[in-house]
Amino acid sequence: MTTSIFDTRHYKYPQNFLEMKPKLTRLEQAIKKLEANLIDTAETKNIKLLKQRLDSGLGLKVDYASELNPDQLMAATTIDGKVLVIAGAGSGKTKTLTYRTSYLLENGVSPKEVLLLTFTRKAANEIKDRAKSLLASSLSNQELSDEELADDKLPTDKALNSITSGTFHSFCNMLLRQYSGLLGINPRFTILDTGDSEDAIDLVHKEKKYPTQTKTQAFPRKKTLQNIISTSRNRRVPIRDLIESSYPDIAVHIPIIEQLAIDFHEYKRANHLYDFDDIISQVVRHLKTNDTFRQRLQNTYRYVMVDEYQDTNIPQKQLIDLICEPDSVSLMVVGDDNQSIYAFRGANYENILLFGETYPNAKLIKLEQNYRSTPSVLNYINALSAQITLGYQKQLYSDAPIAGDKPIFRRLSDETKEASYITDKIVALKPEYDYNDFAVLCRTSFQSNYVQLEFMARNIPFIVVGGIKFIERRHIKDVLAFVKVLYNPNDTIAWHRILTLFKGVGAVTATRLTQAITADNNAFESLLAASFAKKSDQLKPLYHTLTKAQQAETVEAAIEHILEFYIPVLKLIEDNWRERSEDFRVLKNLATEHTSLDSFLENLALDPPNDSVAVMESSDDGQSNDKVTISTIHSAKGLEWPVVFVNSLVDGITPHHRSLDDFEALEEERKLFYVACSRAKTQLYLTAPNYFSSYSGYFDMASRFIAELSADEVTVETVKSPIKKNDDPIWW
DNA sequence: CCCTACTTCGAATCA
DNA sequence: CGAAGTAGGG
Repeated sequence: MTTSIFDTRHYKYPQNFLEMKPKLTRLEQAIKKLEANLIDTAETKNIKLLKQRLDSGLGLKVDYASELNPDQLMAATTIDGKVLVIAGAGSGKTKTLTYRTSYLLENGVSPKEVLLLTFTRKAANEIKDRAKSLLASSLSNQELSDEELADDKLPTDKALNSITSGTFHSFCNMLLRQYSGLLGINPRFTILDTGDSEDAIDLVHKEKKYPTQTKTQAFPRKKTLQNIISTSRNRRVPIRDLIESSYPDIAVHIPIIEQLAIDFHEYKRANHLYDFDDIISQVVRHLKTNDTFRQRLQNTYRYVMVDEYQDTNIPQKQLIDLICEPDSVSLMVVGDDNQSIYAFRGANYENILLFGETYPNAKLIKLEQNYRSTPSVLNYINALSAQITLGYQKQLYSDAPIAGDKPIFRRLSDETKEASYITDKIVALKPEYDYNDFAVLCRTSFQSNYVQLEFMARNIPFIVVGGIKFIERRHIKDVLAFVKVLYNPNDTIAWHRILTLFKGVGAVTATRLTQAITADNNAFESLLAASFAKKSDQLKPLYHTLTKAQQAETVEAAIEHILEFYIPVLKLIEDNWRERSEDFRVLKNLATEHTSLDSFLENLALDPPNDSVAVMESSDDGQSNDKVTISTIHSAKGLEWPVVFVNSLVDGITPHHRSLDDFEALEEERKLFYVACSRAKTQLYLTAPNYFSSYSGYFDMASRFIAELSADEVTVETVKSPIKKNDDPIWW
């Protein structure tokens, strides 16, 4: 029994643990049940099983046995039934999925039967690309010429391209369009991003003129409304319950919000608009009610793989379950319950824990060999992992011969000192490393400010991950609105956006115009109608622009026409229109990659350029690419660096003060810290200022996540006592 | 419909 | 405390 570094009795732990008990018991039972079905590759019968599989696959091109460790091999070669793979941090998860994909194909599975679902398109492409090169390189003994390789003529290339792989959203989007006939829907719909949804909610709210609400409590903002409606759907919690538990102060408005949610939904259906939630939920609805559709999918996708399963929400789980319902459909979900950090956007960590309950015959495989971190770092993150209350048993291990340095915890007098400590370390280590090898991970983006300042002052090149996305910039959204009405003249949200650009046109006129257009069979001509003659100076040019853009040969040309019209408008509304216009170059560049409006719009919605504006610009100007990464912990998931700094380890920031009195929220914070630390390959520095103060309060205790561990795992370089002296009896 | 005074609300982010 | 967004009068 090791003692913790600091006295943890000084921390107030959530009091709602007892209420949680029934839920936790159920989860524990499901975990236990699945643990009983663990395929332990150390057992003799499983060694035999693996050997058998390999012997029967002697003709295979890829040498699976020598490329994979036994657990990875077991995961890659288990092709039937329902399987959960717990893939610890740095355990070669992507590699395993890659090899499994190739193993399936080599075993005669038709690529059309394979469905691979991920959360980002990047992940989907990576697995596909790596499987391609894997199969291609193993074919090299067949003496293929470079040309043949380049021409995509390889049979394996073709095969892999007919695998269905992508994000949940892109898969469902494809289904809605491809099966539109069977489902009785219009395939020509537009996708609303979160901002568009907010606008739409606002619009519906204004149009419906609900009975006047009490003046005592203001009606919530559109952003809050969107959040409530979306959360209600993704967590399948009725609006009433959600508001009563999470937004108690707006409880008076519950009936109106409930009505608004319904009206918003009808509005979207009437105008062929789908928000991100609809794309998945509508497919789930059809799967539940349309037997032909469900059977069609069940017969098509016989081998389903899901990546990052711990991040799935309820509709996503339902989608998977509906497709994989027959025993004959093979399902392998891969994930790490220690890394479920997205509850705030609807992810349901219970999905991965209840897998054994959902599928009573499911098998469990664990990848515990770590290829990323030194034994010392591993030792630390294993200790963190042990603090997580609920989850599958796991112990990461490494073959690395050298233990490496223990993580270091250091407290500094304030945030400036904290930033300069980090900078000093980077300067000291730089001779051995590139800047690319360093990352500073922060709980909130605000926590990176001092670090950025210090880096600037000392000429350390860096990039900040996160921030405003290219696609979210106002002028980009404006231009896209024009493109959207070209594609779907029913896109009332886009119309509204365009029309309110004009002086003297507000919500009212815009709505009237939009109605006139949709009523007139979506003809742009209605812009010229006599009833709007007063605005004709503005509307005529708009009409001509849209008509010209519609006839344009390419997407890029259409955008050119739009810009001709839009840039003068932009000049009137934004002072910095010149800088902003720079972004249009980027937009046009993106457009050249697409031949049709729908593929252009679809791609921007489902696969937006992920970089912040700063990144997109700096990648253009030929600057060196060797930079320190400053990122939020959330954005760092899945990545790794040799040297990682985690800052602001003050109780109230990490864990965040808003999670301190909720058991589940605090557990998620713990997992977040686990994600941060498990990014490190060789050096891990943990830092905290002595205090942090803002509107939200004054915090001066070291993070409980540091305090809970023993000095066996971490070197404490603390200057000041980490804990404020507290002589109160502990039971007070 | 626009502008200003005032209230409100604070984290993280993918599609 | 400060930014962002709302309400309400002009």
